[in-house]
Amino acid sequence: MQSLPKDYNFAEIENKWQLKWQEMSIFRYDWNDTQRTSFSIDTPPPYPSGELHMGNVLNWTYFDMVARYKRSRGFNVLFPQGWDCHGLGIEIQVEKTNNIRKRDLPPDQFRNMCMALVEKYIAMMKEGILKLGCSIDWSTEYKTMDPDYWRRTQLSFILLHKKGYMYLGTHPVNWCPHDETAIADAEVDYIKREGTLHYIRFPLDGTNEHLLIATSRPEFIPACVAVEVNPSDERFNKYIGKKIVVPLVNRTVTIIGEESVDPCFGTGVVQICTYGDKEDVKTVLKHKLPIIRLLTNNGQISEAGGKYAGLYQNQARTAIVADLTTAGLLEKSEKIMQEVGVCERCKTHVEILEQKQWFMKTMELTDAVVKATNEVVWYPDFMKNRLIDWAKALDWDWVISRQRLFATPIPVWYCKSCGELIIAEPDWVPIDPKLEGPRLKACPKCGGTEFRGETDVFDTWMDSSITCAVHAGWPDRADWHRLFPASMHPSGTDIIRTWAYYLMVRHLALFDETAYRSVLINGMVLGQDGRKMSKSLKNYAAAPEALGKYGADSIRQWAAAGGATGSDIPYRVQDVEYGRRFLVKLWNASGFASKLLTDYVPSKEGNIDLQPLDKWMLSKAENTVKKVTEAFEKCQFNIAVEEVRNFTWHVLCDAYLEAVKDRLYNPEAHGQPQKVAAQYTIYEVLYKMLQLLSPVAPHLTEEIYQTLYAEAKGYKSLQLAPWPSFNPEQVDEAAERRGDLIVELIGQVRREKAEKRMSLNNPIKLLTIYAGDHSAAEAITSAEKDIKGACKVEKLVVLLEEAQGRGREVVQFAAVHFVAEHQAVTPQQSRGE
RNA sequence: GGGCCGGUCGUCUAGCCUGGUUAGGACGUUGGCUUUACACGCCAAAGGUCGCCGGUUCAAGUCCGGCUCGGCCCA
Repeated sequence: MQSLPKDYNFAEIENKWQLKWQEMSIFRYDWNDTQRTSFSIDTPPPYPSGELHMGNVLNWTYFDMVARYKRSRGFNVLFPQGWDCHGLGIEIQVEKTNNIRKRDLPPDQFRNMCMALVEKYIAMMKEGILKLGCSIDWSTEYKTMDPDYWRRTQLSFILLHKKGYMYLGTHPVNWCPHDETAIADAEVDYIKREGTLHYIRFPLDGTNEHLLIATSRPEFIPACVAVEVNPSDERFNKYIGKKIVVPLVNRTVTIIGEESVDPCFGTGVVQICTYGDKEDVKTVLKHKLPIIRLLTNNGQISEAGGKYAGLYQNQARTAIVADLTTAGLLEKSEKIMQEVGVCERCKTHVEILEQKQWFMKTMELTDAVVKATNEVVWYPDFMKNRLIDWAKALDWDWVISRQRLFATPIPVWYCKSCGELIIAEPDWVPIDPKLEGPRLKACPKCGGTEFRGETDVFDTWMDSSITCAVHAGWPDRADWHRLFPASMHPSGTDIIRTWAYYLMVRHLALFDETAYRSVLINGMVLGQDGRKMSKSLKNYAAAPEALGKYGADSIRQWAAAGGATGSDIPYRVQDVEYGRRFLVKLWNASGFASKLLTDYVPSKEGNIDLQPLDKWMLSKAENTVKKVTEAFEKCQFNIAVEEVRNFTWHVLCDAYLEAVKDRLYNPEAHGQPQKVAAQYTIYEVLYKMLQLLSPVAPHLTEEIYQTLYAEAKGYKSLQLAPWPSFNPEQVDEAAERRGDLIVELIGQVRREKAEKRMSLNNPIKLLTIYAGDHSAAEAITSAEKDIKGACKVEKLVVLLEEAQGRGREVVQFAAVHFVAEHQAVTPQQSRGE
C-alpha cells in the first residue's frame, strides 16, 4: 500500500481530480445501459448574471451530492447543465454598459451584444461550477439562446396551440411602463411605501349632495367608469343604481353595489377606474363596464385624459389635485402606508393595461397542477404548500408574449390583407418570423401573399419551463421517457412560484404527465450577520474567492451542513474552516493508517482474529452507514455530514486509533494476528467513511482512495464504487456494550493522568479494576492487552468485587472503578526533562 | 388581512413527525497537555428555566390551543 504525503494540498488535489474525472467520462448518462435504473436531475439552467455566488454554490452542492449519491447507489444518473440566457436583465445591462436604448439600433445588433455579454457571464459561472467539482455531464450543455433551443420552445408552443392551450387575446395585463412590456404575475414584486389618500367630492347627479370617495390615485379620475359601495353599508346602499358625476371630466357614471368594498377603508366609497388595480379588472368584467384606456405604453396620459394628455402620471396627479382644490372638491389628503406592485427588474410601478397579447390557458389547469403537486415528493414536505397556494391564488392566464428583443421569437405571422393568423408548422422551427416568412405560397384564407411576422417574443419562462422534457431528450429521442418525468427538480424557496409552477403547468399541458417526481428545495444564503447577502450590506462573500481560499471540499461541507434542507443558511467562515480542519484530520488519519498498513494485505473477515474493540468499531461503523444512508435518502445533508464527521473524528480517530496504536506498534506484545485484526478494521472502516463522505467531499476522498485502496478494490474511481449497503449482521450490540466500557475505561485512566498533570505515557505500575460483576470483568479481561497498551500499564488486575467507594469511577459504568498506581515521577520527569 | 416557516447556551445549528436519558454538535471563551498521525491536535471546564401563557399526560423542547416576536410569500 502506498502512503500519503504529509501535507494536504487541496488546490492541487481538487484540480487534478476535476480534470481526471472529465477524462474518465464517468459522469455521462449512459444511453446504452438499460440495466441500471435512470435518475434524472432537472438542473435549473441558471441565468448568467456574472460570477458564481454563494447561493449558486449552495444549490450546485445539493445537486451534486444527490447526483454522486445516486450514482453510487447504482443509478444511471443524468446531471445536465444548461444556461437560461434570455431576459430583461441582460437587456438592461447591455443598455447600461453601452449607454444606449435598445430601440435605437437594429434588433440583430442589440441581440448580438446581449449574446456576447451572456457568453462572458457563462464563462465566469462555468469556471465556478467546475471549481466546485460538480459531476455534471458536460456533453449535455445547452444555451436557451441557441436556435436549437428555440426550436424546442417554439415546438412546444405550436403543439400547445394545436391542443388549444395558446391564444391571442385582448386582456388586462401587468405592464411595466419603463420597460414597455407585459409581465406576468410572477414578475411583480410588492413593496410597502407611503402614499397619499385623497378625499374627493363626487357630486350626486341632479342634486346638491355629494359622496366623498377616497383614492390614492386621483390621476385615474379621467378613467373612472363607476363608483361602488358595499351593499350592506347602511350609509350608502340607498344610492346604489343612482348616477354620480365624475369631477373634472363631468362624466356621469352609476353607483354600484359590490361586496368586496371594505366599508371601513377610507370613506367606504370607491372609484372604479380602468385600470387602477386588479380589483378594478374583476369589477369591470362583472358589471360589464366600459373601458377607458388612460395610459400609453410608456406611462403617459393618453388622449382619453383630455387636458391632461401627454403628462406623465406624477405630473397628472399634481395637476389633478390642484384642479380639484381650485374647484373646491378636495376635502382632505392624508398619508397612508400602502403596498404597490412594482416590476421585479426595474422597480417601476406596474400598471394594468388592456393589451393584445399571447396567453396560455393556465387557469383551467390549476386543479391538475394541485393534484400533481400533491403527488410529488417534496424535500422538505411543507414546501409544497408554496406551490399549491400560488397556483390557487392565480386569477389570470399566463401572458407569454413580451415586447422585448433578446428572447425566443413567437413563430407566427399575420396575413397583411385579411389578418389571418398563421402558426408555424412543427417542421419549420427554429424560425424567426421577423426575418423569414411563413413557408406557404399564400394565405389559406384569402390567398394573400404578404405577411407580417410577429415582433413579440416569448417570456423567458417559456424557454425554461420545458427543461424536464428537454433534458430527457424530447423531441429528438424516441426513448426520452427513460428520463421523464424528471426524478428530481431542484428549486429554491424564491422560485417555487415560477420555476416549479411553470414546469408543472407546461408539462401537464404538453404531455398530460407530471414534470417531476420530487422537488429538492434549497433556502437562501444569508450573510455572516444573518441578513440577506448583498454587496450593499457589506456582508457579501464572493464564491470564487472562497473556493480559492478554502477549497471546494471545505465549502461543500458548509453548504451541506450549514442548516436543514430548505432552510436559509448563513454563510459563515467558521463553518468552512471547521470543514477544512476536518479534512486535515481525515488526511492525517489516512496518512497514519497508510503508514501502519504498509505490510497489510487486504483479506476477508473470516480469516481475521477480531478483538473486542475491533468488533465494537465495525459494529459502530455499520450503524453509521445506516444513519448516513437514511439521511441521504431523505436529502438531510446536514445530518449525513455531521454523522460522518463525528464518527470519523471522535469514534474512529480519538477512541479506536488511540486504543489500538500499541497493538500496531508492538505486535510482539500482542501477537501478529491481533495486529492484522486492527489493520483489517482500520482498512475497512476508513474505506466506509470515505464512501459516506464522497458525495460531500469528493476530491479528498478520491485522493485517499486512489492512494490506499484503488489497487485492491479495483474501481478506477471511488465515484464508481457501490455505496456501502447496511448489513444488519455486522451489528453486534453485545460487542458495542463491551467496547463502550473498554473505551470509557481507557479514557478515564488517561483523563486521570491528565488531571494529575502527568504525561500520558507515564507508566502505571499497577492498575486495579473493581469490575463489580462478571460480565464487566469478562469484557475488561478480553481487552486486557489493548488497555495495558493504551494506558501504559505494567500490571493489570481485574477484580470481580464491587469497589465500595474505592478508586475512580468509570462514568456511565458506575459499577466499575479503578485504582491506578502511577510511577512516582514529577511532571518534569515524565516529560523527560 | 391571509398563508407558510422559525424563536433551543454569547453566536449559529440538530432534536420536534414517531412525548420518557444528564437537550446533541460547531464556533467562540477559559484551564490543562507535545501523547512514536494530526497544536489545523488532544483532554477538560464554564455557559441553556428549549419565546410567553394555558391544556393533554404518570411524563412536554417534542402533542393541542392561545399569545408574542422575527422572516418569507400572497392579498
